[in-house]
Amino acid sequence: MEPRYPQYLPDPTATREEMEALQRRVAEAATFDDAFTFDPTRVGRGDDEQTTLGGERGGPSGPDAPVVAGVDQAFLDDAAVSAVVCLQGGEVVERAHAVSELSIPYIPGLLSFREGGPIVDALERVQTNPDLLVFDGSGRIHYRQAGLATHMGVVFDRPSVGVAKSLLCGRPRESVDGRPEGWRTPILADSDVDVPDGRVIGYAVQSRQYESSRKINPLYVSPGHRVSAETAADLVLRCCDGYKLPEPTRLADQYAAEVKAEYT
DNA sequence: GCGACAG
DNA sequence: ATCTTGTCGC
Repeated sequence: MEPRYPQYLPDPTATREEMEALQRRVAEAATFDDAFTFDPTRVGRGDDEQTTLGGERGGPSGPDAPVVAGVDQAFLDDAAVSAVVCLQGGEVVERAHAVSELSIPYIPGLLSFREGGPIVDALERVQTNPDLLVFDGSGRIHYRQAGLATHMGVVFDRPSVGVAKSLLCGRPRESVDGRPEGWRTPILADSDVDVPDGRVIGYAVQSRQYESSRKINPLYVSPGHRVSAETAADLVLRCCDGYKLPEPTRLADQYAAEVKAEYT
């Protein structure tokens, strides 16, 4: 892959004001509606009954299933290990990684300026052309609607979604505690977000839940680029396979840890 | 000053 | 993110 709009590449040497200004431009360039050509119902392993019963799901003769790339990182002293795992129909078709120097610390709201460059390094080594990019972090659920998933999605002009394990800003429409698997509720913009209060900017998604007692927290899914909040939630659930994290992200996390181990 | 804050 | 074993509950 190659950045299609390098003017949006995150510059770690920029001042805080410049970083925030770029994020506002990224948000303006972003599309929070569905604007892709792949078939969302064919993402993931696709072992759910409605699409398999009729047998219309593309087999050897049908069109290829969409390629979904998961991106995650692991950290060394002064470097980041960025890993990308591409899946097609639940099968790994490619893995790529990069080890990059880190320049700035983690600052809430400016994550893409710390991790964006390293992630671009890894994505540039990917030979496949992913239909969808799944990031570990927020997309539209961000103060300026320009979280990591949105920023990267715009730089590569590729459909993307953000999957965070905790909420950066906004508020769930209702309590998210102890919900059943498959449940979801909208995340509404609050005063911390650059949009009218109450707008849906993402979803809390219960990707996994124990049958009793102990509770698992939901995932916070939001549009990165070219994907709506509703579709982002659908796509992430389709990518889940028995674990809290969707497979693309979970496998990228594993891969990043493997690479890190070799450098330790 | 206080609170809140992805990875 | 990272430092890390056991342990709770089915």
